[in-house]
Amino acid sequence: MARTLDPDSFGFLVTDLSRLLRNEADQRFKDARCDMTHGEGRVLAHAARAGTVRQNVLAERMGIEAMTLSGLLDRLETRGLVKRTPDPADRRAKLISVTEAADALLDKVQQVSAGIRTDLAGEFPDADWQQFTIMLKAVRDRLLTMRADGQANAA
Amino acid sequence: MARTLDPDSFGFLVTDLSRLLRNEADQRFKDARCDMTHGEGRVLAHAARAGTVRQNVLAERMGIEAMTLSGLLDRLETRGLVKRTPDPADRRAKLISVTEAADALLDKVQQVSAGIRTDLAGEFPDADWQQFTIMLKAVRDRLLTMRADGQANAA
DNA sequence: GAAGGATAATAAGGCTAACTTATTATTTGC
DNA sequence: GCAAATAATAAGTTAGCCTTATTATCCTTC
Repeated sequence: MARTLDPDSFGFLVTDLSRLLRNEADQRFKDARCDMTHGEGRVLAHAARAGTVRQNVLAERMGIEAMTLSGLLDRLETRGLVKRTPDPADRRAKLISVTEAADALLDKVQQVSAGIRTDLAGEFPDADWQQFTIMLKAVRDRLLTMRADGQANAA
Repeated sequence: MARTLDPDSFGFLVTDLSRLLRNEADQRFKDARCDMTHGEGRVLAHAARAGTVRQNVLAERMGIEAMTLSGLLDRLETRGLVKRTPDPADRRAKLISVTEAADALLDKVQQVSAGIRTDLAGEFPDADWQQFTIMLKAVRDRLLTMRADGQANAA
């Protein structure tokens, strides 16, 4: 039985959610004249929180490859939102920091995403939503661990 | 006041989760010699469940554009996993059905995704996981509704 | 019963985000 | 002091999504 794959199974749900959310965010960012892609926003958010980090550390923390980050940083740097400075402790390495020019943008992004979150969360009891985000975080962290383990084994 | 964007906020969590899950799935699919991308798998899953559907209905149900679906179906049809037949009731339309050749693949996909689900869910109490997937579904459906409403208003 | 607008599929083309592999400069460990 | 590891990046690929425009066919309304 069940030789049909359930399109409501976990994996599909997550990708569905991600795509729909991305569309919704695209629309609202456009409406808010906020010129920023998801990848860029994610980098900016992580970098802002980190203060000053090496690229490789940032990439690992974000769970993406160094090269992917490098490309995203190129765009942000061109727009003056991020600065690359040589790491005095290691001449191969560069330190990333967010510039003040990014402040306004960060604010806007925050407003838009808070708006979406409110619209979505409003449908549900507070406790449910809170539990939901806790689980999201836990599952993500579990996957990050699996990823790190896999790479360690492969090496 | 919080001029830094939280990388653990809802939107980022979802995209993180999606990307990490995709990576994990890619790896396991490769290991299982299962030649199938996520988009293709998703189409197959939805089509298999639907039985025989018009493309436009399938696209709407999946929450993607008609053109996106058309491209994915091209690949699946070339591999003989899916059939397009003219709809007798409307000569513009085509009916999609999954062929028997897809059975084995569907099985494999199901096994792999069940494996991932087990590995992830194993970390958490049953009730928590169950509640989690319920919320995932609810939030996705909410986004689908928002999307549909938005398109209706735009028209 | 024809005209005009909607709808189904798709061709064409663009973008983002991710990947891999290979290169260069540098550091570190032996 | 040399070999192996590491940091960033250049180059090139892929998937998945989008939009716009085209063609064929329906449907409605007068």
